[in-house]
Parts: sequence; structure tokens; C-alpha cells
Amino acid sequence: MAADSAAVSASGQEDTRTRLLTTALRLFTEHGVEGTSLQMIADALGVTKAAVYYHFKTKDEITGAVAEPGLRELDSLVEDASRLRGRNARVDHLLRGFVDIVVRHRTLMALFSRDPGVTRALTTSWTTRGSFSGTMLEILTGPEGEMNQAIAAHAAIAGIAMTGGARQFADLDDETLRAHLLDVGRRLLGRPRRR
Amino acid sequence: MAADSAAVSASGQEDTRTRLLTTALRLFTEHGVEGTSLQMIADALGVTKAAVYYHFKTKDEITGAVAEPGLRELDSLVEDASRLRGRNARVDHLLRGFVDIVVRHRTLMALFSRDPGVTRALTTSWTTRGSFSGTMLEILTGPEGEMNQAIAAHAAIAGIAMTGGARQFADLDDETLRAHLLDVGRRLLGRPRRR
DNA sequence: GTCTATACCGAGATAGAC
DNA sequence: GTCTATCTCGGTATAGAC
Repeated sequence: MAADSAAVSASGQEDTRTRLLTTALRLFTEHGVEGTSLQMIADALGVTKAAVYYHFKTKDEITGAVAEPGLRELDSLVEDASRLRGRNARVDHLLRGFVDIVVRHRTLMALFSRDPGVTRALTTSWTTRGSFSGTMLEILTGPEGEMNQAIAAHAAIAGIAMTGGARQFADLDDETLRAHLLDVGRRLLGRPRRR
Repeated sequence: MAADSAAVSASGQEDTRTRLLTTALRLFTEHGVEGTSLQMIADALGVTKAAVYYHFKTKDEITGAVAEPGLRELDSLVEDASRLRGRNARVDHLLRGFVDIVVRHRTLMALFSRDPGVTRALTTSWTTRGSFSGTMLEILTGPEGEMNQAIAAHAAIAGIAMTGGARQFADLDDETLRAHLLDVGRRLLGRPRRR
């Protein structure tokens, strides 16, 4: 019960910074990054706009902090996949891992692949890291660079990310959604389907 | 040669309103709707902000005018498809028509399915018309309402729209892109593929 | 260390001059 | 048909209360 202020117990209230990021993500998905004002975030938290400014110096910093956990996972997924030998193994690992990340960060991944505001906010800080999306497409497309595969890969990533974050399927449990999205990817990428 | 100011000849300069909409669409896809200021549009046209305001009363009105031609086509496509008998016929007509619209309005359709700013701007004026996206999903999903089909349909629409508007494929000619996107849709919807 | 009060400037919007 | 003046709101910034 003796929880310190940094890591409160599960039932207790989270610290302001965490609440802020959770609230921001929700508002971002509803109104878009550029469509969400600092005032909206502040109001939703019951504090003033300047209080938000204490925790983050700029709005872009908030956007970055919201997107970071998902981006980190994508980054290391692509690294892992790159190290595998055999194209099929790489594709399967990447597909499975991507679906998993999308399912666990549902709204974030949809927001991330959609919103130009996110891209703009991250271009400053994530230019080096931003290579993962290119590498991901490369792996899925294959060395031949066939147009057929390139388009299928692009459609797979977009379709999986946006469907995973769609409101209609928000009630689905993780396992079910994961299975369906994997199926989408396998159909488009021409990989064998289970069951 | 005696062209009036409303309809100039093909080689002549277009009227300000048309140039404005073309410019706005380009800026919208680059920076998002909310990320595009009236000042940017005005600067790109070489006029002042107030001059833009002469042609359109609000920014939402610009957004609406930009999106309208594509939305109209989607609307009548869904109507046409609904009138066909037989689910396969409806699905095929819808898929083929959707791909065609996406190809001919590439950037617009991607913008439309992505940007929350577009959705917000249109909720006021297009609430009644907005039913087409629901009807489209219904037709593609089928009467059973199986989760499998619902997710595949959602992924197909998102994947086709966003891939069609992607910069990487901007150089593809209409026919080629159309064929590839049709293939994406057919794989996901379980429809027979040509060739 | 966390927040309030307040001010500055850019952007959407309106009214009206030319 | 184009532009100036002006208002309000949003992102940014600082000073200071508790």
C-alpha cells in the first residue's frame, strides 16, 4: 500500500503525466493531432493550459511521447526480422509482429499511419529512426521489387493498421482481432493460412 | 477565342476558384486539413487571405468543395450497387467502381479516408449523405455479418484507398494501378481473380 | 515540484473600404 | 473582386503562487 508518487498501485490514480498522455491519445484519435488544442487536453484533465506546459515544452513533444512506445516496438521488430535468413521467415516474423503491435496499441497505430500531424511532429526527432517503415516495405516486397508485391505489401500494412484501430472492432478481444488481421495479411502477401 | 470569364479555354488559365481548390487539395494532402492555413493557400495563389475568403465563407466550405466530386461518385456508386440482385454482383460492382474512383481521384480518396479534419468538416453538411460508407461496408460484409468478412471488407477499403493515394505509386498509369488494386480487393473479399 | 495568471503572436473569421 | 482592420482562439512563453 505504501506506493510512492512515481509508481502508484493499480487501483490508485495515475500521475498527471500518464493521465495526460492517455487523454491526449484519445483526443488525437477523435479530432486529429492538429485538431486537438492544448486547451482541450487541459480541460479534460481539469487543469490549465499552462499546467500542461509544465510537463511538456511543446505540443510536438506530447505527440512524440504519445507515439514513442509503439514506434520503439516497430523499430526493434524490423531489426529482428532483418536478421532472419530466408525471405519467408522474415515476412512471417514481420507480419506476425506487426499485427501483434497493432492489436496491443490499437488506436495509436491507426493514428500513426493516418494523421499527417503525427508525421510532421515526428520528422524533427525521428528522422533517423523513421527508416523502419521503408525497411518494412522492402522486406515485405522482396528483392525483385515487383509492383504486384509492393502494392500488396502497402495495402496489407495500411489495411491492418486502420482496421485494427477502427471503432467497429474495438470490442473484439486481442486474440480474435489478432487472428483476423493475420488472415488479412496472409491473403495479401500470399502466405499460407492456418486452419 | 471569345472565352467568357466563367469557362476559359483549355490552354488558358483557370479561374481563381478552380485554382484555389486544386491548390487546397495539394496542401491538404501534404500537411493535413487542420495543418493547412488559409495563409498558405493564399500565398500559394499569390493573393491575400481575405481574397480567399471572398470565394469561400469558411475553411470547412473549402474542404467540402474539395471533397465533393469524389463523394458524389461514391454516393451514386453505392446506390447503383444496391439495386443489383445477387450478392456477388453487388460486391463485384462495388469493388470495381470503388477502385475506379480511387484511381481517378487518387490523392483525394486517401485524404478523405485518413484525415480527421475532413470528417469533421463534412459532418455538418454531409450527415445524410454520409450513409454511403456504412452501406458500402454492409454490402461487402454480407447479410450474415460474419466478423471475418467485416474485417476483410474494412481492410480492403482502407488498403485500396490508402495505397491508391500513396506517393510511391503516383507514377503508375491509371490502368496498371486499377488492375493491382482490384487484385487487392479480390484477394481480401474472396472474389475470383482474372488472368 | 506542481500549478495559475497573464501576455504574445499566428490563424480563422467578420465587416466594410476601395 | 480584392484588400484593411479587427476580433477571438490556439500554441508558446514567462513570472510567480503554493
